[in-house]
Formats: sequence, structure tokens, C-alpha cells
Amino acid sequence: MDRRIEKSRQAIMDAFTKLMLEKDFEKITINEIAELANVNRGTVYSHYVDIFDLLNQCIESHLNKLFENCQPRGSDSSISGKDSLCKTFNYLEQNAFFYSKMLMSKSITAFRNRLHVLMVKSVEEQLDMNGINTDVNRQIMVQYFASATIGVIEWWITNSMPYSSEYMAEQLLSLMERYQNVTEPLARR
Amino acid sequence: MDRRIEKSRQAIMDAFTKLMLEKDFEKITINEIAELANVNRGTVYSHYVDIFDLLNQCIESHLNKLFENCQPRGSDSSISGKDSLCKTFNYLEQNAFFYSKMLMSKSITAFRNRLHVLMVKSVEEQLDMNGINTDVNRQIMVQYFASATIGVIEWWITNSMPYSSEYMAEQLLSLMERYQNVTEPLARR
DNA sequence: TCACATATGTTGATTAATAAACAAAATAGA
DNA sequence: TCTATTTTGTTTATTAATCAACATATGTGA
Repeated sequence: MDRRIEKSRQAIMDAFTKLMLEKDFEKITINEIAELANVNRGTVYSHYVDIFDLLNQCIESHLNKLFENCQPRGSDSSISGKDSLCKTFNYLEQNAFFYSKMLMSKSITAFRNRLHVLMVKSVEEQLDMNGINTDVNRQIMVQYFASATIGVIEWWITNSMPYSSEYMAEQLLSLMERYQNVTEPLARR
Repeated sequence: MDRRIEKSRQAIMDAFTKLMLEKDFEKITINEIAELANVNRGTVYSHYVDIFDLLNQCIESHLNKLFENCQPRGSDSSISGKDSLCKTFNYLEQNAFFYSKMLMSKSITAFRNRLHVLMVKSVEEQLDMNGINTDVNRQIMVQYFASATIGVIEWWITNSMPYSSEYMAEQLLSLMERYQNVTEPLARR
């Protein structure tokens, strides 16, 4: 792909993210974004229909990065599971400002919704029902794990990360391991 | 001016400067520069005839920044003189890696030469001969101050900045003040 | 309420940057 | 030394980004 496209998109996304940290979404203008990104205003419109489209694509991009961080690298699922979980929390920690803004904003529901959808999808792909009492509905179990994980993350972020990412990874892993076969709730195929 | 031009130039300059810190000038290729700058190789050639032209423009750009840092801001020349001198040494300190590379490189004489030319020009503009014994040749005095200043800077940089920039500014200022009317040897009109 | 400023979204002409391909020169490496 | 690879410099068609100029909409303060 033409490298100009990637460069412009990146500059616009970065500018938008930066502004999101400084002020409320409602106060952000396309003009500001273009100015900070150092691109022509028309360039913004050539990539995004409006500021809501930009917001959604920005959310998508950040969540993609988040879920990319959860991919287990090694072959041994239990060890790599802990490692990648730890990486995930570290990533969250480094971008905590952004994520807490997104989670705390009243006007932005798109973020939580999208996060939930992705989490459900991820758990669905990872959840192994072998050895689990068959009278437990799988769909419900998926929702259960997804919500549980998001809940922990959300609590951790919005409460200014009271524990280290390592500790959080351990805790979450230990909770998950009680259902033996769910080792990578955040990972995606 | 079209902002694309500025962006490309900046990216290329930054990449080149970065590479200068890592390896010898002779080992740097246009390919590398383009790759690191994330621009098409043709873009490099559209701005610079060859790598020597790039080197010279890079030197020019860095020295411009250096001399911009010496412009006295306030009206009171003696106080602002010390302030701007201090700023200058601070700037040098922050970019010490680059400047020491430039000063120590055997293959690059262009840098020292250009620095000397600019310094002479600067002193020429600043040197006030009032009250100075008229049997001192002004041209010679200019050369004298320019060389003295460069010598101090060069020694400070190549010896890993053994004193703080504040201390250096004080010392240099005190040396200059012995000739009362030379308060801004680094400044340019 | 009215006027004034600022933001939005669109258009069209122009230009810088791009990718790809090329021959020639320089530089390993064997 | 000969060969393979990399680098250099240039060219061409294509495209994304730019600027400037719009009309319209949305505030904001007097």
C-alpha cells in the first residue's frame, strides 16, 4: 500500500488520541485534529466520513493492538498464557490514560460495546468445553467469562491500577484455571 | 510552503542524523536513509543531489538551530546575554552526541569549517570596537574571539562535558566581559 | 435577536510523493 | 579474479495530499 496513506492515518489517529486525553470528545473539532496531525483538513475527510467514524476507527485500532498483545507466543499454553496475560496488563498499564478516558466517558458507549463484542468473540474461540459439565450452556458460559474478564480490567483501570500488572495477571489466571480449559480468554485465533 | 516538503525533509534529516550517530558517514547509504525515513528513495533525490549535499544541508540545519538558540530575548544585553549563553550550552549538551560525532569525525571537515564561518560572521556583527585601543586590528580581533569561543565549545564537547552548561556559560561570559563590549559572541542579527 | 466567528463538508486544480523499472557503478564474497 | 549483490541515480505513470475557495451549518457573545 502507498505509504502516504499509512502515514496520514497514523498522524490523524495519534492527534485524535492525544486530544482525547486532553478534553472531552464533544469539544474536539476536525480543525484541531488536522492542525495537530499536520495534515490538510481535506485529508481527514478523505479517510473518515466524520468525527464519529474517526472515533470508531480509532477505537477499533486501539482494541486491535490490545488483542494483538494477548496472542500466546510459545507452544506451552499455560506458561505462554501467563506471559501473554502479563503483557496484556502491561500494555493496558502503559495506555491506561487512554483506556480510562474511554471507559469513563459517558458520551462514548461505542468503546465498551466494541470491547465486549471482541471479548465474547475471543472467549468463544478459546473456550474448550471438554470435561465441563454438559448441563452448563456454552453461550452463557462465554458471556460469563467475557463479562468477568472485562469487569476485572475495567475495575483495575478506573481505580488507577492499585496492583501491579504481574499480580493482576496471576490473579486472573488463577481464577480462570479453576475452569481448567480456559487458559487464554483474551487471546484470539 | 507545501507541508509535504517540510515533512519529507524533516524525516530524511532525522533519519540521516540518527544514522550518523550509529555509524561512520562513509558507511551510510541513500537506501538506508530512505528506509529509515520511511520515504521513497526518489524523494531523497528530489531534495538532495547526493549524500554530500544531504550532509551539508544537515550541518547547515543543525548550525542554524544552534545559532537560533543564542539570540538574546530580553532587552538588557548583559542579563539576556548570560541567559542565552546558558541556553546555547544547554542545547549543545542535549545534542552533544551529534556535535561530538561531527567534531571528532576525520572525514567530515565541512562541519568545523562551516561552524567557523558562522562564528566569525556572528562575532563580526556583534563586536563593538568602541573604547578598544584602535591599534588593534578589528579583523584579527574577530578571528581571535571566534576561534576562542569555538575552542572552548569544542573542548567541552569532545571531553564529555566535564562541567555543567551553567558553569560554562558563566566562565565564557566572564572571559568575554574582559573586553567589555563583546557580550553576544554567539548571537546573530 | 442579530451579527460575527468558527466549524463543517465539498469541490477542483496543482503538486509532491509513490512504486516500479531501468542501466550503470560500486562493493562484497568466493 | 570472476560473480553475485547492492547501491546509485534517473525516468515514467499514477495517486494521495495540498491549498484555496466555496456554501452551509453551528455556535457565541453583545
